[in-house]
Order: sequence, then C-alpha cells, then structure tokens
Amino acid sequence: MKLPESLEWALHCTTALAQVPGETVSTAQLAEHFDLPTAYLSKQLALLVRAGVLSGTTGPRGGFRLARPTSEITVLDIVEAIDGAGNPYLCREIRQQGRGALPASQCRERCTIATTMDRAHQAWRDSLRSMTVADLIGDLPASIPERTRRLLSRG
Amino acid sequence: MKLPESLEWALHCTTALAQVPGETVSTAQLAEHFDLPTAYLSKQLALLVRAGVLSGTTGPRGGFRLARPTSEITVLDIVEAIDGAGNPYLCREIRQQGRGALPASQCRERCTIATTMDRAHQAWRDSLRSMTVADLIGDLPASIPERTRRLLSRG
DNA sequence: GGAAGTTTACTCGGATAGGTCATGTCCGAGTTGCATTGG
DNA sequence: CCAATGCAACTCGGACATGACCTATCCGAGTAAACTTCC
Repeated sequence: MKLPESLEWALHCTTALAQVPGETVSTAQLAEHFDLPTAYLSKQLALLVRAGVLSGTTGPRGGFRLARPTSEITVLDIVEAIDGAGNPYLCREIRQQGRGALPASQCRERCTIATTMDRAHQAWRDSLRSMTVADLIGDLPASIPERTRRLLSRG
Repeated sequence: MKLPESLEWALHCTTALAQVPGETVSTAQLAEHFDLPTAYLSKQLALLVRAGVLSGTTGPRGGFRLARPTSEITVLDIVEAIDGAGNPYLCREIRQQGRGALPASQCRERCTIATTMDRAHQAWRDSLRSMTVADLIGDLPASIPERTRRLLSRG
C-alpha cells in the first residue's frame, strides 16, 4: 500500500493557498515554490478543482484559490481528491471460489474479514476528516504565513 | 492506494488454517481450496512464516499451521506480513525544497501534515490490531469449520 | 480619447513514454517421511 | 524382524515475464486580461 507522492504536493499546495487568502496563484508559481514538475503538478491541481477543493480561473493573473473556507476543507477531502475514495482492500469473494466454495446462501452477509477491513478504513477516514486546513495552518508561527504571502503574491 | 490482492488470500488462508487445529495443510491444498495460483500463493505463505504467523514444515505430510493460538494473531499481523509495516504516506519534506524552502531551524519538529497522516495510519493499525483470528472465526456458524475440516484434512 | 481587434498569459485536456511494483510462472535446492531392500 | 538405503512429496528461494499504475513530458485548444491600433 502506498499513497502517491503527489498527495504531499496537493496537501502542501492547499495549505500554501490557505496562507494567501483572496490571491490567485498559478501552477508555475506553486511548482517553483516547492520545486515540482509543473506539468504533472497541473494534473493534480485539476483533480483538486474537480473535487471542489480549489477553484481555477483562466487567463492572465489567473490561477488557483481555495473554493471554500479553510475550516470547511478537511484533509480527507484532499486525500480522496488525489487518491480516490475507494477502500484499499477489495474483497473479491474468494470464499465463493474453488473446492471450498461456500454456497450463495451462506454468503448473503458480508464476509467478516471484509467488514474488519472496512472498519479500519473508516477509522482512517474519520481521523483524516477530523483535521481541517484551518487546523493545519493554525499551529504555525505567524512568520510563516507572512513569508508565504510575500513569496506567492504577484504585485 | 491499494492493498495487494494476495492479502485477501493470506487472510482467508489463515482463517482456514485456524479451522483445522493441529493439522498441517499444504500450499497446493490451500490453492485448490480457494482456486488460487499455487506458485504465487506459496510466496505469500512464506511471508506469513517469516512474520511468525504460520510455521511451515517440509517433507511429505508437511505444510503450514498456525504458529500461535488464534487469539494471539491479530489481523494487523497478517496485513503487515503481506504489505509491510510502513506508513503509506511518505513525507519527503518538500517544505525544505524550492523557492519557498523553509530554513532547517524551522523544521526541527515534524511537519503538521505528516503528523496528521501518521495519526490516521495509527488509527487504522489500532482498528486492525483489535481484531484477532479467533474473533474472525468466532462468529461463524458451527457448520462452516466442520466443513472446512472435512475438506482440508488428509486422511 | 474610446472602441475594436490583436497579442499575451494562463488553464485545461489528451496523447505518450518510462519506472516501479504487484502478479504470475518456472525451476532447482534442500528437507523429511515413506517404501524398499538387504542382513 | 530390523536397519540402511533409495524414492517421493513437499517447502523454500531465486530468476524471469507480464501488466497496471504512478510519474513525467509535450502539445494543442480554449479563455480572459492587457495591449495595440484605428477612427
């Protein structure tokens, strides 16, 4: 199991945008700010737009900004925008295959194993949902957002 | 993020072995029981042996059995035997890269984002650790283990 | 000076390629129980 | 009848092929602001 590296990009880009309220920041700016491949980062930002986390505007002075207030964007929103919302464990019902296959009458309820994996995934999601972007930047010393604002605003 | 399909094999094979206490079951038997590729399944069972979940014996009438009582094998043990114990989110410290790189003095503590992802992973692990193989087979109607015993014991 | 047309800067989407890892197969080495053989 | 030897079944480990997905790059289409031009 592995989360895409681009998830880290998405999380940091979103928190960076949260530190520049009102402003609109382009892909190239964000790519330079974190030293990331511009074209591929663009794809990930598009995923965030598609998920309703960011909103993108075209044209000159265009770019991205948060689509919602920071307190209404959870870390889970970002994670599932990039990686998808599916359960990493996929039950293929092998209990119904092979020599030991159970009859369908015994399989009306969900397999105990799948239920266990589902519960764990829900615990993971709940933990991520309890953290918002506002929480993420709330702990930072005031000097950081100030510096980010200076570096990302185009005057 | 995706867990290997072979994890389902490992979970079902372990619970199957738990239903046949004392007996030793070969890879070929398990593969036939669930209709799985024998050679590749062998690799996964080897991982479970390496993790101390199963113990394998060579020679005729050899095969696998549980290395510990069912109540002392957690689902987490099996999952991490197959998939590894690492956090799926890997922090690469991009906050220290690019134009917006933070000075090392600001990065002595772990990044808030990484901490959040760590906590979620721990919640996931805790959930899986709270479930043992004994719990998994405890809920089954008595007819199932009986059937499994009949199918997997070689008389 | 103002309106229309042109240029520029940027996002969006698709096409494509390489790398990594899970999946799957095959084969040889080593080990152990069983059968056979010889005393 | 017993011990020693050979055979068979099985696990273990490595080598190798395939496919899916993440990473990465490039290019064209579309859009909106800014700039230029012309009346």
